[in-house]
Amino acid sequence: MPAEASDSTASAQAAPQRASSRLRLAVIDRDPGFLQVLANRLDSLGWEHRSLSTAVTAEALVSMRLNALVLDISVLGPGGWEYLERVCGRLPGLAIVICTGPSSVGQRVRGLRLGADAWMTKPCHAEELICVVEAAIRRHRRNEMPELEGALIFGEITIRPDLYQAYAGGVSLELTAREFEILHLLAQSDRVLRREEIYERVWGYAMAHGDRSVDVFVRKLRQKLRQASPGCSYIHTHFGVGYRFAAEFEDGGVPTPAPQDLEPDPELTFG
Amino acid sequence: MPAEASDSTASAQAAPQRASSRLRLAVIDRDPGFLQVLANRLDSLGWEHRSLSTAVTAEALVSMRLNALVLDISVLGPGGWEYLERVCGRLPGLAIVICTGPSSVGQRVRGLRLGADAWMTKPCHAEELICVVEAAIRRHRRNEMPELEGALIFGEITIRPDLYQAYAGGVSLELTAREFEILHLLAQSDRVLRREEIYERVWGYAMAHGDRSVDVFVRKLRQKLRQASPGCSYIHTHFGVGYRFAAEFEDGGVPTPAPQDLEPDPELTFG
DNA sequence: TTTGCGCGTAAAGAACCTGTTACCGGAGCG
DNA sequence: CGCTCCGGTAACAGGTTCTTTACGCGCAAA
Repeated sequence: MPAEASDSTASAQAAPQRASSRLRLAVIDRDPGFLQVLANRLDSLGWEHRSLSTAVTAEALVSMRLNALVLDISVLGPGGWEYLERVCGRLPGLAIVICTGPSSVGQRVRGLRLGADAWMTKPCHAEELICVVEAAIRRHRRNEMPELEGALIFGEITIRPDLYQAYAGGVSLELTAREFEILHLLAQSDRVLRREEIYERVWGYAMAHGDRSVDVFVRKLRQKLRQASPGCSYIHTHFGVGYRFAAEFEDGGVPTPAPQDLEPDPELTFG
Repeated sequence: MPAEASDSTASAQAAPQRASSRLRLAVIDRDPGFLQVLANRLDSLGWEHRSLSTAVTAEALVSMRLNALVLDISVLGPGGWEYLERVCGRLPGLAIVICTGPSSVGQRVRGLRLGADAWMTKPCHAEELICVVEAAIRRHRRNEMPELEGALIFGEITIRPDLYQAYAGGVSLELTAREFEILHLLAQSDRVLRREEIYERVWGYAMAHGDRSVDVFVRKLRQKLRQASPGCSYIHTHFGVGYRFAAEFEDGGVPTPAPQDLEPDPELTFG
C-alpha cells in the first residue's frame, strides 16, 4: 500500500497546501550587522532561513520552497526592478518584503506595484520586520488553506483530506499525492478552474507557458475514477478554459444533492 | 448607524445585478486634509469609498462589504487595540492598514500581531498609502473569486462566470470561451463599447486596423442568443460606434426590471 | 436619390487546444 | 546497489476554434 508512503514528498513539494510548522525565509542582503541580528531573531523563533549575497534565479527560489523573501533591492543595482517583477510573476504565492535604505515615494510605489507585499526602511528593528513578514505570510496562507476537514462526497466518490486519499465504495483509488491534491482542489471549487489556476494552487508557483502537466494528471485521475466508478463522469473539460469537477451519471442525471443546481430562471422553466 | 457617512459614489450602485469589480474602502480618520487628498485620489481611481469619524461595529463593517479598511488608531483612544482585534477576528478577509501619526516600535508590532496588514506613518503620500492597500487586497482577493462572481441575469439569459457559460431557461448556449468573454464583457458594461475597446479587453492587446474579428463573434453570439431566446434582442449595434448589450423584447418592451423609464432619446443617454 | 462607408453574413484554411502515449530522471525503498 | 514508482516532458493525432477574406446590403450624409 503506497498510500501513505509518499507523504514526505507531498509536504515538501506542496508547501503552500500543507501547513509546515517551520516557516522558510530567504534574505538577499549584504549588511553583516543586519543579517546577524535578523538571523538571531529568526533562530529563536525556529524559522528556517538562509541569506544570499546576490540575486538568484526565480527557478532557484522555486526549488527553495520559501514562504517569504526579504530583499534589499539596492544590492541588485539597476536591474533590481526587473528582477522583482520576474520573481513576483514566477512565484505569486511568495511573500516579498523589500527592506532597504532611504528611498523615494516613487521607488516605494514602484516596488509595491510590481508585486512586493511591504516596504520597510532601514534602519529598522528586526522584530518589526518579522512582524511585517508574518503579516504578509498570514495573508497568503489564509487564502491557500481554507480548511482540510471532513470528507467530501460526490456521486460514488469519497474524498478524505485527512487520509490524502479518495475512495469508491470503501476501496481506495490509490491516488498519488499530486493526483489527490488536484482532485481535492477541483472538488472543493464548484466552478471551472483554468489550468494556470490549478497549477498555481497545487504546485505553489506559476505555470510555465505550454506546460501540460495538469492535462496529464487529469488523464490519470480520469482513468482511476473511471475504473473505480464506471457509471459516472467527474472531471469535465471546458474547451479553451480549463476543468470543472461535478459528479454526473453517464446518462445525464445528477446523482449528488448538488448544492448548485439552481436553475437560473425557475419561472421560465416550462416543460 | 455611524456618524456622518460621506458616500461619494452612490450612483455606482445603479445596476443591482452586476458584480461590481470596483474596490470598496472605508477610512476611519478625522484629519480633513488627509481625507480630502485621499478621497480625490480614490475618486480618480474609481474606488467606492466612505469616511467614518469614529469606530463602527464589526457587523456594520460586514454589511459594507469592504475590501479594505484604513484606520487611524489614535482616533479610537485606548480601546483601539481591542477594536482592532475584534474587527480582525470578525473579518479575516478584510485588508486593514493602520495609518496614524508617530508611533513606537512596540505599538507597530502590536498592531501587526493583532492582525493588521500594514502600518503607515503619517504624514504620508496618498499614492503610497493606496499602493499599500492594494498590496494587501491583492492577496485577499485571490481566493475570494468564487463568491464574487455571481450570475448576471438579463431578460431570459443568465450569464454564469463561474461556469464560463450562458444559459436560457436552464439550457446552455454552448458558447465558446471567446464568445463567452465577449458576452460577459458587454453584459458587465452598461454602455456602448467600441470595437477597439472590446478587442483590447478580451484579446489583451490592441486591435489591428481593419480587423473584423469582433463583428464575426458578435454575429455568432447573436445567432446563439436568437436561437435560445427568440423573443428578445440582446446585442445592439450603434452605427459608427460599436456594440451595446441590453435585453429588449422584439416588440419594444423592456423585460428586465430596469430602472430606466424616462428617456425620450436613447441615443443621447450618456455613453 | 445617390454615394461612400460601415456592417452582416458566409466559408475555408490556419491556428490552436486537448487526449493520449511513450519516455526519462530522480526519489524512496528493500 | 538495483528496483520500483512518481513526477514531468515531448510528441503526435484528431478535433475544435479562430482568423481571414470576400461579397452584398443597409445606414447616413450630400
